Amino acid sequence: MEEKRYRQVQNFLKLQIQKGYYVVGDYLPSENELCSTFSITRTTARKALEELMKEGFIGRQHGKGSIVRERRQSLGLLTVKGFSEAVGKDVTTVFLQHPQPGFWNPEIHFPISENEIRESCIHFARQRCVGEIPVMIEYNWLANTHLEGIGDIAFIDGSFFKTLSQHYRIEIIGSEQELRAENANKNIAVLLRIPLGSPILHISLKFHTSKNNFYIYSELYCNTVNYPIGNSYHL
Amino acid sequence: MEEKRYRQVQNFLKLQIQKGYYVVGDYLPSENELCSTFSITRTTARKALEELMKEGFIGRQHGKGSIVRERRQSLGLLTVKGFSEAVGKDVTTVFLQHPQPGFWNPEIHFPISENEIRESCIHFARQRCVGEIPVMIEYNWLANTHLEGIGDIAFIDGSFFKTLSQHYRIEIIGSEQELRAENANKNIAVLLRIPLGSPILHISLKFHTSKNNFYIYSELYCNTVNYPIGNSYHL
DNA sequence: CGTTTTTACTTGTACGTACAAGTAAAAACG
DNA sequence: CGTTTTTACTTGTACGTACAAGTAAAAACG
Repeated sequence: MEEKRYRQVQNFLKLQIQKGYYVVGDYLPSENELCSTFSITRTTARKALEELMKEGFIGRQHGKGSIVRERRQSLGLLTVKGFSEAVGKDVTTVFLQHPQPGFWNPEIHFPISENEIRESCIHFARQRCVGEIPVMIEYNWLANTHLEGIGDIAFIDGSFFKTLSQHYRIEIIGSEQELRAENANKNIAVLLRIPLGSPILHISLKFHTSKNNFYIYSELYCNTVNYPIGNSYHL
Repeated sequence: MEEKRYRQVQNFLKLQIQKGYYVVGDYLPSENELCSTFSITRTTARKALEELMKEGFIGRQHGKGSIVRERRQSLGLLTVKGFSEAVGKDVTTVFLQHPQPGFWNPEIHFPISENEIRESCIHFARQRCVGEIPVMIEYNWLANTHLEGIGDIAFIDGSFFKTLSQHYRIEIIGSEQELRAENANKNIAVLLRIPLGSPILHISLKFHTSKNNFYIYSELYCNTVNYPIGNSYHL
C-alpha cells in the first residue's frame, strides 16, 4: 500500500524542520498553501499539521498559522530539551567521558536485549553544574550500530537529543524510568562534591526512539538539596 | 456564542462515562449512531470522539469502535489511577487521617494563593503498603469549598481521583511536581518503619483540576529501597 | 461438518464546500 | 494625524460524499 497522503506531507514538513529549513519561531506554510503545493484538500493538510502538533514539532494559532516549537514533551521526568529546564536554572555541562566505544555496564538498571549485548556499545558521561556546583552526574549507553561518527562530532547546541534529531533524524518517542533515593557512594560523592552517604536521587531511564530496537539507557545521580528536579504536565 | 456541536457531544458522552452508564471495556455508540441521534455529520462525531481519546477516556479500534478506557495518563510521576501502578505491585491503603477540615500546612511546598488561604482546608493522610511493609506516606490538602460532603463518603474503589471524577465530575488536567532525595525525619521514619536518616524520595505535587482555581496539594514520602517509583511515557 | 466466502458492520482517509472567528496591516474616515 | 473600518489573510467548525480497510459473524460451499 502507498503511504497515506497526510503522512507524506507530515514527514516532508518534519524533515524540513529537522534539517533546519524552519527554525523555532518560524511559521510553516498555511493550510491553503499546502493544499496547492501538494495538490491536496484542506482536510488532508489539516490532518498532517495536527499530527505534527501531536508530535510536538509545531503549535497552531487561530488566525495566524503553524509555528515551529522547541520539541519538549515531558518524557518521564526530564524534558526532551534536557536538564536545564528541570532545575529551572542555567546549567553548564562538563564531559567526564566523551562518546566512545565501550562495554555495556551492569550499572544499567533496565534489562538489555540479547541483540544489544551482541552489538558493541557507545558510552558517554557528563557532569551538570549550576554555577560552579555540580548537581547531576549522567551516564549514558547506547548500541554502536545506529549513530555512525557520533564520537567525532560535537553535540548540536550541546544537546544529545538535538543531535539525534537533526543529524541522525532519530526522535525520542517514549521513555521508562525508575526513581530511587539512595546514599551517595564514594564515586558519586566525589563527583558531586558532597559527603559520602548524602541522600541522592537516582533515576534510571530507558528512552525509546523512532528507530526500531534502538534504545538509550541512562543512569542519573542528582544532588537535590539546592536544586530539586521539577517538571509539569498538562493535558 | 453557543457551545460547539462537537463539544456538546463530547461532554455528553463524558458525563455518561463519569456516571457509569458506560464502564471500562464498553463500546460507545458508533460514529454513524452518533450522527443520527445528535443530527450531526461524521466529521463532527469523529471530532467529539477524537477529543475524548485525547482526554484519555476512550481508545479507538479500527473496524471495531470506541472502547472506554481506564483514564490514566501519566500526570507527573504517578498516574491518575494512582500509586499501585507506579510501584507495579498490589498496594493496600491505610488512612492516617480521614478527610476533615483542618489548616493549610507550611509543609506544602508549592505556594498557595491568597484565595485559598482565606478558605478553609480539607486534609487527609494515607499510608501505602506493599504487603505489610509501608512504602509511602501521603499528605493531601485542598480547599474546602469545592467538595461538599467529602468527609462523609467513602472513596470509590479507594481512589480519591475516581471519587473526584465520578462523584464531583472534576478531572485532573495537569500537575506540577518537584523531587528531592532527603533523610527521613523522625515522623516519617516511624511511619515508614525505617531508621532515622534513611534516604527517602520526597515528591511535592500540585494537581490542576477541571474546576477553576481548584488545586490539590500533596506531599509524598517514599521508601524506594524495595519498591522504586516507576512510570513510562509514550507519544 | 469444517473451510471459505460473503455480508454487514466498524473506523480511516480523502475528496469538496461554506461560513465563523481570530489576526494584523492597509485603507478610509473625521 | 489619530482613530475606526475594511480587507485579506489565517485557522476552526460543520456540512456532505465516496471509498479503503479492519473485524466478526452469518452464509455458502465442498
